[in-house]
Amino acid sequence: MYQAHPALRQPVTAADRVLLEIQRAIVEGDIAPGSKISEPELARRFDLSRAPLREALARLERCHLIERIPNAGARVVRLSTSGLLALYQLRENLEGLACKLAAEHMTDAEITEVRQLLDQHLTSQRVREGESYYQEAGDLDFHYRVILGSKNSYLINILCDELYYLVRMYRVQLGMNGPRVSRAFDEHKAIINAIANRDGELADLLMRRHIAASRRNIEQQLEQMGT
Amino acid sequence: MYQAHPALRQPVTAADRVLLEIQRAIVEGDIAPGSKISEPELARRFDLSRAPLREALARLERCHLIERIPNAGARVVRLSTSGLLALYQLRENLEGLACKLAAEHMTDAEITEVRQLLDQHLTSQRVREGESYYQEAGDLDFHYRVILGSKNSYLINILCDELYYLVRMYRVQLGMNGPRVSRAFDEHKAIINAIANRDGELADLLMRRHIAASRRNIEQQLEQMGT
DNA sequence: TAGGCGTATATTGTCGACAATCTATCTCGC
DNA sequence: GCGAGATAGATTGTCGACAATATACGCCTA
Repeated sequence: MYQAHPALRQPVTAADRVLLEIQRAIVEGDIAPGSKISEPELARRFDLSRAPLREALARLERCHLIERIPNAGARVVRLSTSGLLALYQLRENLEGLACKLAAEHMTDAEITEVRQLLDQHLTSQRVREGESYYQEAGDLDFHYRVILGSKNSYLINILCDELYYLVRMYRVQLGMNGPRVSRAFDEHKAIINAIANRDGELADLLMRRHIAASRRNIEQQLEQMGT
Repeated sequence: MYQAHPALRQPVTAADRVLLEIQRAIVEGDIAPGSKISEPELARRFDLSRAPLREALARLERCHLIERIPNAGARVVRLSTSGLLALYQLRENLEGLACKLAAEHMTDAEITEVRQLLDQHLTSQRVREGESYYQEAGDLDFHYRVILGSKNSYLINILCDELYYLVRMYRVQLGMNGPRVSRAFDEHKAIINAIANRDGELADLLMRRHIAASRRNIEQQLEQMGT
């Protein structure tokens, strides 16, 4: 029987559910960056025992949303310029690779779906003009789809399970809105076109540039906030 | 205070220790690929409760040595050609990137250390001629050092914590010995030279080729075994 | 008054038992 | 005889309590 990829498997256990809740809370800033994680407190707050909670914390550490020190507890990760640089350095390479592989392995049907997704984005973007294009989450996200299209399970695991939420945290907490919104959309269009043309080299290049531009954008916002 | 990277942090908790033991057992084949993991059995075998054992299993899943299905248990990963291809596709990119970054960020002292390490390998290799060059593990490993030299914590985490053991499992269980041994050594030399010359682009290229060659080598062995 | 030390408190790590879920076997019906 | 359903067994997920460790406070000394 086919086993769905962990990233898109729906939660079945209590640990799964509380993981999703805490993940959302951290990504959206409900639990402040740098704040200490108290196991007893969270256990009370979500009304379960510490066993499934610790399971969830282990997975949160895996996706870099918290940092644990043995016998000393866990803290929510802090956002920093150096962290962002390191993260985006990786993304440029990995998502570039994902594009290259997607150009080889995505089916025509999957490509069509992504195009429909982009059209959908365009609509909702025009309707709510000021709203951030980046807010779309989960498998509505363009990047998400392309990554899955690479069909490389290790790559998918790293990007969708381990780095994805931290990327979203940077996006959300630094409020990704502004002039880049419409340009990012055009870049997405160009990337899926390259994939549709089975031009992996170009898709790779375009994605790297796209992410580099996105990085510079967030970087600016960080500098403005920092000073 | 300085916090050592998780990868080289020494085990302090019971879960840490049993993790290392099971990791070794799986990598070296003492626990057969594809075999079912029984929590009660392992708990008895290592003389501890299921709580720290499950913690260890969570981390084993993280480094792709076991696969878990909720409410249904865990199995040791199986080695396959497709899995190897996917894994090495990633490694080519990631370790290439690591080389590029290492050329930028490694200190002269660190480069000297790696060179001494290679000389050491040469000695022990010539002494025990038939023995596999690849058997060296942990921070004795050339790749390990270069990756740490990239100074990118996310990259280090992925390569040293999450993919490293699976790579070793392929190496060990397919018995990496043969004519490639001495050639791999020369390739390592060329890579550290490029890094010493601060030629990131060349180091990247050489590492990609090195891993591609290594992949083809293992691939051949897999085919021979499979047929 | 500042700094180091020892105790008190709180938190994390570990344990054994119970509940929920899945797997395998047996029985029954077609 | 073969397949579907029910039941028994085993395994995983969860719970509450205990032990080991780290943090915080107060005290003593220089």
